[in-house]
Amino acid sequence: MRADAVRNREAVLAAAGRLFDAAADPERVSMDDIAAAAGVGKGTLFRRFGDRLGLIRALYEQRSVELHAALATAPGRPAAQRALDLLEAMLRFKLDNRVLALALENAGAGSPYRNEAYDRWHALLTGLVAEARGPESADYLAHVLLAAVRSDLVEHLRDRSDDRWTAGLRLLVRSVLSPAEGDGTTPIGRAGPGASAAPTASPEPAADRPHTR
Amino acid sequence: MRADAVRNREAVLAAAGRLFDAAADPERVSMDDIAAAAGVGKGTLFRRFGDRLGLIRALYEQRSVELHAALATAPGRPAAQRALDLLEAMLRFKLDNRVLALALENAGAGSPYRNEAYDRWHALLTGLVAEARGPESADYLAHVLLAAVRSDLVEHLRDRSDDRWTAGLRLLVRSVLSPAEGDGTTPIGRAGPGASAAPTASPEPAADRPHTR
DNA sequence: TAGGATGCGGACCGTCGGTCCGTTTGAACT
DNA sequence: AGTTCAAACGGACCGACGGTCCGCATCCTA
Repeated sequence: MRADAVRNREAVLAAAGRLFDAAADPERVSMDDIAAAAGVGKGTLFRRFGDRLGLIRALYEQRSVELHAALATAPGRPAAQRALDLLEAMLRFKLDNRVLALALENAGAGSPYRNEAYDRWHALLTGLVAEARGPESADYLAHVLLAAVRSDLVEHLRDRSDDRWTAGLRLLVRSVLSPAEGDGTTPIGRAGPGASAAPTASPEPAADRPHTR
Repeated sequence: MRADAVRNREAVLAAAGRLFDAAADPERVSMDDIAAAAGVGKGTLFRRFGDRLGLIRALYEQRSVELHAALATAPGRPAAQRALDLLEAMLRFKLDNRVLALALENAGAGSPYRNEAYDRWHALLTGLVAEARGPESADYLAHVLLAAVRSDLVEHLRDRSDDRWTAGLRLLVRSVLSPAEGDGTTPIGRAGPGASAAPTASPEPAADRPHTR
């Protein structure tokens, strides 16, 4: 890569980072804005990053180095603890990089799920869920745990105190990552043994009639 | 409202419905498309519905009548069961109205949460969560449950069998809506003393301290 | 230092959501 | 029926955006 190309790449990433940090809404940061702020032609942006999503992804990768550290703290700890660490790290990242994270989740052709990074986190979490509570529906539960720290939800609950966030996350992870009880066909109402507040079962499944598709 | 206005309103909703049902991606249905398909000027669209979001909302309201039925099935059943019913109804709705649901969740100024309908569901679910497991973090857990059936997640897992969906949802609701155990301060890894499966209960109210805002 | 490849910039394009305004139409009143 | 006017209509128009194109400048190699 030519020297000026490297220089410009840096300039663009820096400018984009600044603009996203300052913006209230990712959609208010246009490619023209970024080009102008970087002191670079628009063509250069697209030549280097392909399209808007490419630029956002590059910026995300650059900033998420710290996030990957959470992955490294692996060894002997219980799966549930590791899952909680991971989710808390993601939460913190999304609080610190609000607009960028929002941009990434919205920019992908409509879906946050068409994203290599997501797949990595999801695979990791799926493993932890399976380890903690068994393989049944582990992948779906992993999706749900990740959805619990989706950018726009974080944004929606932004003014919450850290304590409240941590408490909610902790409760969630503890609930979901407790080993499965029962056989999956028991009506939901009954919780574990000794649950006093649990409503006594009043069957009526009515749940799974095959719905139209 | 004038007669022609009524007629046109219907025509627009019908056309929009058809177009969204046929489209693969909500963004591929433009306001011009809808106006043309309805045999109506563009100005009419905007005069009647304000903006794109308004039109989508109107269409959503029209189609979600059935959904509200799920709300009516209230009385004596356990909270967890009612929550599951609600989530399954939402899932079914989003499978049947894929593109429209996606449109609604994306169209809101960036956020699916800036939406009156969402608030209603969330309030209802929060109540159920509190009833089933206590008030602690109930509102956050309700958000998470709703996130478990978000349109784009549903879209991502679209090819799943109905059985798998139901199983996952059931497991999730059962986990999250079991009465709270533990005291919320114990590190997750350690379940109760010697508890390998179900942690022993140990209340701890301490639920809703006034959080910072 | 000459040549070719790489990169650059910004005018340009198609599309989209939304606005404007001259024209038409429905209906209330005589 | 005729008069009147608020309401509604429609489509040309606008500004903004993401993305493309291509003549020109810049860097690297021999």
